[in-house]
Amino acid sequence: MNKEASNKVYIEIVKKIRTMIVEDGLKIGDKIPSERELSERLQVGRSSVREALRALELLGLIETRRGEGTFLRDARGNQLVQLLSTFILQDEKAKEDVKDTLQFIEMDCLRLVLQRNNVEQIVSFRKTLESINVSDEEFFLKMIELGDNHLMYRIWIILSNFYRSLNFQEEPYSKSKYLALLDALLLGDENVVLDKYLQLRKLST
Amino acid sequence: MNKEASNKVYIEIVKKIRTMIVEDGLKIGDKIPSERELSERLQVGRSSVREALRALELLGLIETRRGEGTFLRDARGNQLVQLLSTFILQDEKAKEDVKDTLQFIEMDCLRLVLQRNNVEQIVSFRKTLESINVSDEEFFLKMIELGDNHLMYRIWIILSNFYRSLNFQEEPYSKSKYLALLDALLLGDENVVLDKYLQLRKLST
DNA sequence: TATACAGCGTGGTCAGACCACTGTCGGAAT
DNA sequence: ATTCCGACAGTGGTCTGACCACGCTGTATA
Repeated sequence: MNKEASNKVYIEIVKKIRTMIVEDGLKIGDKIPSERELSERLQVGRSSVREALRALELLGLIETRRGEGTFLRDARGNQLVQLLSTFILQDEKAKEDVKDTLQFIEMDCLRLVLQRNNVEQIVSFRKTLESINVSDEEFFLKMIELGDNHLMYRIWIILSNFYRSLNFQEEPYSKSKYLALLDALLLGDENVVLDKYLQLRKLST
Repeated sequence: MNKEASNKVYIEIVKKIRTMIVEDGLKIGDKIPSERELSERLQVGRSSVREALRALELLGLIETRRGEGTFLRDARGNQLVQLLSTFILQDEKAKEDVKDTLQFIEMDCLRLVLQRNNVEQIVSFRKTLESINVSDEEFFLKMIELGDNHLMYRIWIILSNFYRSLNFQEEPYSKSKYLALLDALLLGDENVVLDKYLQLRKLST
């Protein structure tokens, strides 16, 4: 009982791998030790190491390449999304939930942008948008960056990948509505911002 | 190239397990076949089966009990939460993000409740709340139920577990503010609802 | 009848083997 | 000297068999 962490070797391995990553200052894209080396360094069987790695892989935190090695990954949409989408989304209601939730999250992001009130960057981004085209994904990634909330970022990434994997109809691209949304953000009125968002998403006139 | 799913046996196993669950109509708490039986039925090595199961376990979708078996799990806060919290939440800013995001989600849930406008259930719940005490968690679980969005439910579960694991100060329990929030919901004015929520969370006077 | 024990099935772990794939390094051909 | 190609070492992917620890259950015993 003294050792709370007695059970689940592979969980311990996951923690040690994390410690290793932090201590060695490994960054995204870096290679982590091979399975055999980890097995030796941690004094556990290779199969246990693999169980830990497979779990991390499914979470999207690492990426394994046969013949090359295992690498830290820029955790975004991944196996987890695919998996959850098949496990969770088994009916049409669930799909609607994804759509609704994604839109709630996007509106929350816009509220965050309003809170931060980083006028300069919004103006800068507006100029960029005038000169070149950006995809819907790029637009909201920018919004989330302006909102400066990493957790919200991760949630949005997952949900938007969910959404795309569900094959809803893809709305046509309309730059003017994005510009209008940015203008509303500069105005600073939440209701106007949300109204512009809903227009963008074709949810109101 | 015809077989897209060629690589990653353990991913295939995960999918097959899911199929098995659906076809056999297994429910939460039910036992799934043993590792050895799965190994035989799917014609793969037991270690591959284990890799798939460990991944599912880390996701919180199953629960393994030594000497008993493997069971479908009521997927709520779990290893995934613990793990992500150590992987992601490495600075104070991240903790603030959790707090902010959780509150955004909760407000979104309240907006959903407003949309559904299920007056009867709100009134019913209000009477319950008058007679007995409910925890903050129970209160918002009810709100999410009224919002009727399972995905939002899952997100909230994860975030609230995150939040609790971060050891923020626990605000005192104040039943009157919960009642006021319910009354606002019955009124149907979003601004009033959100105002009451912020009072509940001590974010405004 | 009530208790204790042995056996069986389960997950947990390890070691070793083999395969497929990748990058490299040196030798051979040009 | 340069280019090309094949052997080789390292890596992940998978399978097998073995043993342990634990929980349950049925039976034999007190």
